Amino acid sequence: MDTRRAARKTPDERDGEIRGAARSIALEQGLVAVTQRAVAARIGVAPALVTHYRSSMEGLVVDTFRAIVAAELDEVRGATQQGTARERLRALVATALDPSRDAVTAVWVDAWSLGRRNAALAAAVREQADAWQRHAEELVTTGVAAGEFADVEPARIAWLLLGLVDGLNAQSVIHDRHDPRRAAVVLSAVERELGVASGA
Amino acid sequence: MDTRRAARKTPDERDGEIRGAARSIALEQGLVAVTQRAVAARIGVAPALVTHYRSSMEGLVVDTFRAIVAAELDEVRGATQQGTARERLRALVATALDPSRDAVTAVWVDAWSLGRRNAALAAAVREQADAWQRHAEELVTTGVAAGEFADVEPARIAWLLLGLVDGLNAQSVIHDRHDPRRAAVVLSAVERELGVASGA
DNA sequence: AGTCCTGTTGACCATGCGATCAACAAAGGT
DNA sequence: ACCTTTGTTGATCGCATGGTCAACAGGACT
Repeated sequence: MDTRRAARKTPDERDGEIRGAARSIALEQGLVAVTQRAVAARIGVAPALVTHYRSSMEGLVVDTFRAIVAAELDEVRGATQQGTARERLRALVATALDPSRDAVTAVWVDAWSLGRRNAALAAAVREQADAWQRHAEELVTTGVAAGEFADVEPARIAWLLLGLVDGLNAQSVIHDRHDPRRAAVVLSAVERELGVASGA
Repeated sequence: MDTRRAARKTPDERDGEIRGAARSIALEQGLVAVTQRAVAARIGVAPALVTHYRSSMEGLVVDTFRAIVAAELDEVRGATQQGTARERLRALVATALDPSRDAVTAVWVDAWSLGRRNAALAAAVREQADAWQRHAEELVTTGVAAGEFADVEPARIAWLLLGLVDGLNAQSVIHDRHDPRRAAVVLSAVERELGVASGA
């Protein structure tokens, strides 16, 4: 137990620390573990200070979810910005199903569960899910425009793709088994819908 | 507040009441709401009595999850026991995605989340997921044997099917939107994999 | 009617949560 | 060197969780 008084920092700095601590706690132990005391302990500060910066813990949880998930989507955007539409699709699936992303999946699952008791979180979940949906739709749309994919309804394919990714990821969090064939299953199904022959 | 003392009942009867209360609470407010006090209040009994019958609350939560989900699978089994393999497949998808099943989906989602902190629950989740997997596999296997489906790997298709159902259901719990096209998306993808022309 | 078994309860305890607020103290400006 | 600002804290509250245990009392049996 460190009884020393914490050094004074600027509000921006402290706020950043709090967000960072919340983020790493969420990734390590789930969104449920993002608690006033846990965050305070991690940055060596009195619990009351967390309340002082974030008037409501619910809000911090929402922000943390949003930060983690938005960062993930940004990563995916980065991984899918070049190549043919089909290559980009494969990159998206590979990134989304990457086992190193388990922590993020767990955050999604917690958010689905917590969202039923935290309206703001539920809204954030919808918002982020929609952002994913838009990204996937765009990818399909450009592929169709480029003639790489059959003339399908992009929204429909995005739905299929994300539903499948979410479902398989959720299962793998519990099963702790990451069969590499998962990606193949997703790709095969999606590519078939897109009228693309499934290859190696 | 009813201050009357609860009537004496036989252990079996009381145990049944407790299980039943836990079950309806889980369906109405989620697995997270299955708490000593909530269960006791619902059957008009002192909280201590719940502990007296179920030494650990974790155990009651696990049993409740298992009961709800197993009942669901039984229902699905009932709905898919006659007709051609393709009809049975369609019945499975229709039942699994039925909006009236939202409560059960919420229970699944809570279990995924809670399972990370409750090892016994995680085991039950795996066990029930495997039971679903087996059922879906059998359905595909018989379809393949009957020549209705292409010669595919049943496990793979079951994987696709259940992943998709889980993912779409989880999303609909948050979005509270039940687009009837969901079933069409699932069927289209699965039937394509099975080499069956997708029809009305 | 009395006895005894056992289902049931109230009174607790320890722990964890979010939140409040007066009081402290570290830095920077004068 | 003093003062003022403000980042920080301790103490505490209210509430909820699971769990324990001695004591109560309903009801069947004698």
